[in-house]
Amino acid sequence: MVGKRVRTRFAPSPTGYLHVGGLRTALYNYLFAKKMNGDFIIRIEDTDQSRKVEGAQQNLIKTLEWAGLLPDESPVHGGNFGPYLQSDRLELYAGYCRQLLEEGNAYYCFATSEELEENRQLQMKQGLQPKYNRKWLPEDMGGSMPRSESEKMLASGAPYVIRMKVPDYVSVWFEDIIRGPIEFDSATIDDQVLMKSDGFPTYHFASVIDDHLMEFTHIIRGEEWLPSMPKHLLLYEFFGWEPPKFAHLPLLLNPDRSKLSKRQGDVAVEDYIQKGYSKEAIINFIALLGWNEGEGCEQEVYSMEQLIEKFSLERVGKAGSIFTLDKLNWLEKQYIKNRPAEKIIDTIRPLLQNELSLKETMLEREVITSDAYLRQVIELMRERVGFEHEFVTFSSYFFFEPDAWEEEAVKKRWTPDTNALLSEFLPTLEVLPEFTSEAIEAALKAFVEPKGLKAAVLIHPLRILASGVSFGPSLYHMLEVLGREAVLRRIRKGMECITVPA
RNA sequence: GGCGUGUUCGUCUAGUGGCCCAGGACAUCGCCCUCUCAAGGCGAAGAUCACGGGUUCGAAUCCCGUACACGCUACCA
Repeated sequence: MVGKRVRTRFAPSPTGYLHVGGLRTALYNYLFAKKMNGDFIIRIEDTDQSRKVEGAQQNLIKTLEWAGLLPDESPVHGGNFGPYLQSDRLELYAGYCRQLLEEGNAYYCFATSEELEENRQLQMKQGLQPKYNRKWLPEDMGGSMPRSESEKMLASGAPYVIRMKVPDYVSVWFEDIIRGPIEFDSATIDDQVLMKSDGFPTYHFASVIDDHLMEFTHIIRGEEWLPSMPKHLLLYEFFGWEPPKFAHLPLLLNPDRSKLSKRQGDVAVEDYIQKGYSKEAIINFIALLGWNEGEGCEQEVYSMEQLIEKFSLERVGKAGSIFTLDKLNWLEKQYIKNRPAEKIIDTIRPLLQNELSLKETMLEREVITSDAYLRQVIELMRERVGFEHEFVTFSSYFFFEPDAWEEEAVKKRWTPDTNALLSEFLPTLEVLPEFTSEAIEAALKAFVEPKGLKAAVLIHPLRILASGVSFGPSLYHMLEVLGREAVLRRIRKGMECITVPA
């Protein structure tokens, strides 16, 4: 194993969308491979035809790439170890299955599913472990079925599966990178089906063969696979192959500690993309869910490059972690705070264009969609939004006329004198030589001070009139960005409509 | 039922026999800053390290039990 190029894989089945748990598995595979200067491969496990979903494969790969997990080999990118779609490898599996059959490590089984189910029920009732009763295990392999019977059935064209013959009373042992040594007793292992009656291999069979043929050095997968390790290990032994190293990741959990599932929240990565989370935040967040640098390290924000540099399987935790959004939200803000304005503009502008196609605005379109204008909005708002799309929605007054005035705020900030003060101040704004934040601030203070009033008596009403809401960036900067025309228009309109509380 | 894995503040976690009557981050609360909202600064609260036994001068850390949780127990992956 020393000196071999590291190769890892993410091997989803195309049954739907990418699950956040799947993304984490893929991420850890990717990080480890890149850290070791190795390759990260995507293989599609489509051996269950009934669960196959149209378009799922493309979708999975698209989402992975969105997240920045670019595969070195995959069904769409190709590579030297293909095909990467298991349904294209059926002959391969058949060949290896024949070998097991010939060497006495596998046998035909003609039991019907009703028969098996009945058997299972019976065993459960008796408090036994449900296990195949080896009815079709041939006499020469230690069973009770004459070879001739089996051959007769085969010749008759009866449907069958092929099962592996698990040796009795051996113990199977391996060392998990994350969990250390784990031992199983073969007596508790079922004679696993290797080939289904439709001629497709089961996961267990196909993945072992492919993992070997594709020369993976490390199998990093979810903890749910731990119980099937002995079956896999036995297969490696049958073939005389050296098994790769294994790391079984802890599960991602619902708040009630059950395995993360739909129902208790969104689990598809796409759901989070749609909500507006960025790949940087999602990757960062998910990386930290079960892994940390350790040893008094207090870093929370990691770029993909840093993750690659720092990642190690040994530092992955053993216990499952609950998937809660608080920290993700915080991370998203961290990224927005530091993201270059140009990048934000790229994602915002289409959103704004779309809004503009749906709603009227009294502002000039060329102005409010310009880089210069958007950049100003971004700098004023970047510390106040939780998602990039909020630059457009949360502070929509930069693009559209406010359609209402926050009722509570009006009630709180308006006095019987407010409107009078506003109309007295209005001409000052009209004639300001420069409509800049500094000039507006100076003018407002100069207006208010001789009267013995505080700036707040005008600041708050002006904010509400200009934006419709009681919260937002510095008033002076906001007015400057909005521009004199819009500001005056909004003030006049508000004064007409807002009646003074008696 | 059987097999397997796990268990440190609400959450993510640090901790590998003395530095820990347990550290950080998120969330929460308070104060400061302040034109609001954020951001930022400071601070508070929050974990008898699941429980019970050992081992040891000394245990969150090692051992054994128990409990609980989760996973698997398909011709699904």
